[in-house]
Amino acid sequence: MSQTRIDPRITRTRNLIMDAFVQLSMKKEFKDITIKDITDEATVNRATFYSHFTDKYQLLDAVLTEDLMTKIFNDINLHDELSEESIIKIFLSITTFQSDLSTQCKRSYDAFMSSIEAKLKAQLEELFCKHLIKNQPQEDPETLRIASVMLSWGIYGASVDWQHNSKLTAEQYIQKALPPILNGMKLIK
Amino acid sequence: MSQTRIDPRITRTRNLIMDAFVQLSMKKEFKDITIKDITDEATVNRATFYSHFTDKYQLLDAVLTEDLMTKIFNDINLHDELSEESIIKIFLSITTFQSDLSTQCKRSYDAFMSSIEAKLKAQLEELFCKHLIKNQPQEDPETLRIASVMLSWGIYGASVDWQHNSKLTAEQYIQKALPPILNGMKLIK
DNA sequence: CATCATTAGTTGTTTAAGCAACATATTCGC
DNA sequence: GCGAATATGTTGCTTAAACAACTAATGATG
Repeated sequence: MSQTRIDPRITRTRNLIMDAFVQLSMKKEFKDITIKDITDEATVNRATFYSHFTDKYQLLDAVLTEDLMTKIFNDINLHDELSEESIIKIFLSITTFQSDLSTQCKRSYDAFMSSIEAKLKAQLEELFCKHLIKNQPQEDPETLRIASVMLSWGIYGASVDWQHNSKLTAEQYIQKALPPILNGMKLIK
Repeated sequence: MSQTRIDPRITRTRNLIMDAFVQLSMKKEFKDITIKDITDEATVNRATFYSHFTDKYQLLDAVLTEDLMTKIFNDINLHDELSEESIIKIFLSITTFQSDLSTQCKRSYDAFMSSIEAKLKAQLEELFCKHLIKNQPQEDPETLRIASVMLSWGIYGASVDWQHNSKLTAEQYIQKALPPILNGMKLIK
């Protein structure tokens, strides 16, 4: 993975800062969290913060991609097959991720939902694309990429719809949503 | 407390090393734990270990005094009065400490029990002495110190006796042991 | 017993983090 | 609005930790 060995001090303080930020996010709103708050919580010098992140927005960015979103995809990347089961897993991961976010963090994070959405979809797209290319190497790559785009938007859209409009449980919802997804993937096959 | 501000890096890596050692103690015997095991677990460079401790014996020493024993005395030092209640608390703390040690650590720690015993008694003595001097400043200090020695040995001896010879619970045992202790302190008053 | 391997310490050099001081920039109370 | 306090970046210097390379010691294996 990482070709050039990373100094353990770097990952350590980076994690300290990110963990401190996650902790503070549970207590305060994003706008009320200062750099000093973060570095105090992390027991790291304030100047050191700036050798890792330019500002707290970039930190939020890193936390979202590295810390929270990897939790979603860690389970899934292991499975080589994009089975019905893994689709279900992905959907449930997204919904729990979203509810985690709303309980763990304070209000002001609504402002970042669009950024989070974009990141999530990008990750989903990459995941789908990787699997499609692996299973259908003869197919035109651009075709597969476009299919991945639609699948990622579709499944994410479903999670948003579930959150806002549905009375079903997430498990029930995904059962109803499965056919179009699987058919969509079949079309490509 | 600490007059000269301590570099946070020092306490951080020191804690990393000590925590790693405690973790390993639950899995391995002391004799089987290498410096490399410790530093790997702590994600600290092996050379760094030696700028904190000369060897693993000194580390064990530090862990026992700073890490484990402070847990015992933290609750108690808050109370200014050496009441019946706090005596009971001390006794129960000692017994739970001893059983924690035997469950958390592997066999080979028997070899260090004498050292642990000495440390515990020294701490107890200091605790008693501090309280006696505070409450009876007119009394000869050496008299109070000797009383502290006897109290610490007595109460520790009781815990050893409880462990080996008694069928009572620790709570029942200390109830029976209380009169001599309290009388001993009264003699001084 | 010799050999190979692992561990224990040590040392010199490089790098990341701590620290203090500084110049903006925001925010807050009046 | 204005001044004081607080937050934000930045910089030069110091120190702790990482790293690599080495010797010595302990230990296992044939």
